[in-house]
Amino acid sequence: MIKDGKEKRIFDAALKLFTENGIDNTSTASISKEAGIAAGTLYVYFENKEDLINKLYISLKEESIGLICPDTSETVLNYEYLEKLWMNTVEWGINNQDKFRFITQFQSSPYYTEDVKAIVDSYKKNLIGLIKGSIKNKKLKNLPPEYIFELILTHLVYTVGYIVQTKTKERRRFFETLFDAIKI
Amino acid sequence: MIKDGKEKRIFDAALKLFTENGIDNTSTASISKEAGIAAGTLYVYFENKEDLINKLYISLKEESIGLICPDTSETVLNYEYLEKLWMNTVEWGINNQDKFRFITQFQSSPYYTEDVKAIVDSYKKNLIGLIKGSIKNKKLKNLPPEYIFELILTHLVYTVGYIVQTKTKERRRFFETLFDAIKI
Amino acid sequence: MIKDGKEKRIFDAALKLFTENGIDNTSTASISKEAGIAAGTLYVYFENKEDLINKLYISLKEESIGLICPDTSETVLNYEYLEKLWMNTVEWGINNQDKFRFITQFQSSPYYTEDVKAIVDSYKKNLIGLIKGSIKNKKLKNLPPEYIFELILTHLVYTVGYIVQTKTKERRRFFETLFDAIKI
Amino acid sequence: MIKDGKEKRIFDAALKLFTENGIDNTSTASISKEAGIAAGTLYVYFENKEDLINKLYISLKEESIGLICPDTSETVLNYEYLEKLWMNTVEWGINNQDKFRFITQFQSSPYYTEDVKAIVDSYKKNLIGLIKGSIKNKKLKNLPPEYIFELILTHLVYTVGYIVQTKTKERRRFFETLFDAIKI
DNA sequence: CATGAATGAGGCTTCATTCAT
DNA sequence: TATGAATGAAGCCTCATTCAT
Repeated sequence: MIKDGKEKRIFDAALKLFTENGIDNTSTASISKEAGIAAGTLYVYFENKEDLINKLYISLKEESIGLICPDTSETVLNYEYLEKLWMNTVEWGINNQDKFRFITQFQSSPYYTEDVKAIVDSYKKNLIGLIKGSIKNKKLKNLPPEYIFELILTHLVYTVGYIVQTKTKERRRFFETLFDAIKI
Repeated sequence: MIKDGKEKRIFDAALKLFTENGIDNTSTASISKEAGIAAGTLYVYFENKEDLINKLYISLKEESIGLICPDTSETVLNYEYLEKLWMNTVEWGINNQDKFRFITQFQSSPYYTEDVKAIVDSYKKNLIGLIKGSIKNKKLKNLPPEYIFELILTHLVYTVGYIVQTKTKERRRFFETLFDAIKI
Repeated sequence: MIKDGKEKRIFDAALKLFTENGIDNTSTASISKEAGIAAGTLYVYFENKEDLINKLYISLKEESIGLICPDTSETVLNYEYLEKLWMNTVEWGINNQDKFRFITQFQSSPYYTEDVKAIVDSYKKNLIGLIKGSIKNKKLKNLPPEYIFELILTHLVYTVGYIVQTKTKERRRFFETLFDAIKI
Repeated sequence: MIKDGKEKRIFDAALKLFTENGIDNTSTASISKEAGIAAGTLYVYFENKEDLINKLYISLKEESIGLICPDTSETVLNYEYLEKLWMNTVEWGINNQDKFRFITQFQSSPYYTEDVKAIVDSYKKNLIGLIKGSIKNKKLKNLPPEYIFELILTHLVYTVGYIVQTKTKERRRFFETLFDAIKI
């Protein structure tokens, strides 16, 4: 879905201000101003503020989850493959801190409704499938696949936050805490 | 710090409404109403809305972190001891979901300032000390103690969320994912 | 229902501006200003603009319809009695033109919903009862009582408008057109 | 004045939406949409919203008043002739309820300015002339001709409303209330 | 301490109108 | 003629906070 110039500018402005000041402390007027458009123009592209928030979340979630939940021909989540996915996502997270922070903020806000969850749920399928395969093959612990899935995501988010904060170069040993947690 | 009746009722009302509707979608008027007091009375007990939010967070963080970061004479975080702390905290979280959810919401909001972090940081000392000891004793991986500390907390929050959502009776095997992640 | 000073001032201001500029061309801000209160104070007394509009209409309708639909021990609507009611109402209308005009405006606006009609309908009972009695007694034409009722009201509104516009002193002969229309 | 296709579609759309939602709750954008044209195209045919409203009113008033105020060689308004005009107008009103309702709405709105009144006044001449003649001939009461004229119109509007609402088949006896009101 | 009416700044959104295409 | 994205003024309403009682 290629964004027209103005829609993208609104997304960029919203993301910047949401992470700086919080979603609810960001006025639509300030978003418009930051995007360099008139107040009313925002409503040409989005139904209302909530629509903008939701669409921004969905678009970022799409972007981020595409890295950790790829279309793949692999059937098993071994150390090397998961590490590759994980590293890609961590690097992306480090280079897109505000996107990461917005996702976190959104998910613990009242905007995170069942409707939005349902839309985003579909993105998970690939990785969940891999996890199921790996459990069958005795590569991963026999835990609910959704538990493992969310554990991976949570661990990712947390680790990115830690790396950003401490500016550490460490990667592999952080990944190992994840893999040790779930491997058999 | 024993709370007088009215201050407690304000806390309870705020917690309920904050988790239901989000902090910024909760008016001080609605908190007062839920607490059964007049609008102005809230300002007898708290300087302003932010003061209420902060004090609520600190009080809940105190309560929750006391479970996982106890005063103790132990020096090492072995399987049994960490499991005990973890289980206590998980049970508390399950029985105090809204407190857990508010803490999460607060920590990804703009109210989570350096000032608040500094106050809460002091609570961590006990557990950080134990972690350091365990690393020296080769019981835990040689990772930054703060990384391990936050990993424990994050894993806890996430696991409580999962248990609440799925109503599963499982506990030990979730704990094992944590211990396997950090043990040598 | 005795009005507190501020509620009355809001009613007065709204009535004045509604008849001057139309309901939808009157901002709540201008009403507040005219009433000498702050913008937000209006919402202490009324839920929203529509609530104010409806309550104003109902209160005026109560006032006006009380004149033409009195509590009475009469059982028949003869010339003298109807003339007395009619004259009272006409004089009131002449002295309260804006109230009359607002009622007309309201009734041909989208604010005139079934809910509002239902509330106001109850006021009609007395006069409808008299009309029914008069039809039985062969004093009035055998038409649907509601038709006669609305004919009386419509004729009143129209006549008041005419008198106000032309400043004529004529009364009785206008009344006779009404009575001739409905008498046997 | 034969309307080009698009102007007519705008009139139809406006009439529909004005009667459904009220003039001021109808946006020009919604009119354009309903008419199947672009937002800007409306301004090719009308100077602005008020111009559209006024022209719509004038065109409908022309249409309706033509029925009750015909070009005629008659000189007196006797029972049969007035009944014929009245019946025609009532049937038209029943078949064009929204036109009737719009006219009413317009006339109690701030759009009903002296300018518009002046334009429409000219249409009245024929009927006013007939009324004057009938007064001279002692067929109608010696009242101001304008009073009788407006009484006829008001009675018409009201009766059409009543018929539409109650779906009654009655006609003649309603007409008689009008004729009895004004005849000598 | 407690009250709750009053405030007014500020937020979200609508919409008549324009203009470059 | 016809288009429809863009504008920005203006409207409705909320709400944290104050203060006289």
